[in-house]
Amino acid sequence: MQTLSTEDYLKAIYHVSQSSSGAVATTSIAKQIGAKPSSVTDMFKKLSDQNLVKYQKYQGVSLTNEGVKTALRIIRKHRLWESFLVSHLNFNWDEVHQVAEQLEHIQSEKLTNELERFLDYPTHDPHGDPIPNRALFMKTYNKILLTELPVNKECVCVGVKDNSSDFLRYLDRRQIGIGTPLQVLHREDFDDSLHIQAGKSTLMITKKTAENIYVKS
Amino acid sequence: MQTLSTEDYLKAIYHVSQSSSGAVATTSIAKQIGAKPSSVTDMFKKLSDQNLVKYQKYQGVSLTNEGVKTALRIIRKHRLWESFLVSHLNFNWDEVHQVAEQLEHIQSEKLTNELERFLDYPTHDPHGDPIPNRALFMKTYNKILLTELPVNKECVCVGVKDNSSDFLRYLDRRQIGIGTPLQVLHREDFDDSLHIQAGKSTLMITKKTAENIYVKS
DNA sequence: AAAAAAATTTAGACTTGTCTAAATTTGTTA
DNA sequence: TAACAAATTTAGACAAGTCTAAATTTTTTT
Ligand SMILES: [Mn+2]
Ligand SMILES: [Mn+2]
Ligand SMILES: [Mn+2]
Ligand SMILES: [Mn+2]
Repeated sequence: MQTLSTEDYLKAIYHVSQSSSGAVATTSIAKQIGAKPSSVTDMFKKLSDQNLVKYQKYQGVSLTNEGVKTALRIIRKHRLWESFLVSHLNFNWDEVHQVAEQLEHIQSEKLTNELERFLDYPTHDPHGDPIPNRALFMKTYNKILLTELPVNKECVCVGVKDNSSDFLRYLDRRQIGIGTPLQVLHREDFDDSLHIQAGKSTLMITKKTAENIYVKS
Repeated sequence: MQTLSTEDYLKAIYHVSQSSSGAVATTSIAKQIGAKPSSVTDMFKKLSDQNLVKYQKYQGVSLTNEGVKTALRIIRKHRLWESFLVSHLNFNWDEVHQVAEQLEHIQSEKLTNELERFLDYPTHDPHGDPIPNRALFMKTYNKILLTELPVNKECVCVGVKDNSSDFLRYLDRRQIGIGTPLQVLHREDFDDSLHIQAGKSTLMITKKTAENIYVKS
């Protein structure tokens, strides 16, 4: 049985390990969690004692099988709750993270599984991230960044890389969301900006925006 | 902003103060919380420093106005979540307490108020206890214990005093729940047992059972 | 390969919440 | 009312999680 804090660390280690190869460094977790590196070292030792991570001094950590499972159980709850907040409690997709960060720690298998049933077994959360099912298996599809999409190819927005409120509200204003049909009309060589068709309107977005939008064709 | 622990103490103090007059004693809270009296003394001091209780050494505590408000906010969340678990997530009324004990600490006014809206502004939880509204006002009706009901008077079960799983499941087996019409057919002088009409069936219950059932006529 | 920089760990401290054991106060009984 | 019992508080300890400052190791740069 984990504490709130160890759960957040395991989740952070999982996320960092997904977006980079090799062992997870102390400072990367310190940044993610918002703690000092010395605190992270302490926690690495505790997690190592519980066999949730493999830890070698000065060499970072990697999750054990049990560590991965524990992380995925938290992520499953986080994403189910996010889905619930958006689908039934009138939350916007930029408001859910802070609350889900708390709800993900509620301990009750029955609660999690009944919530999943109530939501009709969603496969993705409001940000397009896959929700692990009861067996902790995630359905992932081939998504690419909008920057990698060939000109004129039709596609659909299926996710975002940056989950910040700022970015999500910016997309709201541009009327881009999960499911919005997108098409690159023209790529400007000078500054890599894109002219795109988004739903029924055409607009211009910067490279920085495009590399935070996942699409599927 | 309170911690999980201080919130549980405030709630416990509120409940004990409701069911007895005068200041709340250290041991009564120790029993309720499941902690040692010395721990309770420590917490009384902390709560006193925050002006949530009035505390005099050896004389127990009483909640300040701010303390009452904080307690009611937790109770509001606890009962709303209990209602949600029963009405939408297939929980039985004897299973909700342990989970609500966790959910009551989630901090998000929007979440609480949207949950209340989603549930269509319920006034009572699955155990018949009143749910404080947004202004922390509770609608209470005149309820009496089944032991106090005159013979042959028709009434309806509106609540339970004992919230233990054992008692609630016992009531399930007897097909007595919130809303069940009840009537005392005969009071046995010898052992104070009652012959009652419960819905369509007649059955016998002990005094102990009767004094844990609230009814309204 | 040595020096400098960056990353990481250790040492020691603090907070919150808890405990046991001992001391103190209050209440009750003879 | 003096002795005893019960309730309460104090003193001192511990675990979890965090921090700062100093020491150590690794990595990068000259
Ligand atoms: Mn969290
Ligand atoms: Mn998400
Ligand atoms: Mn609680
Ligand atoms: Mn209840």
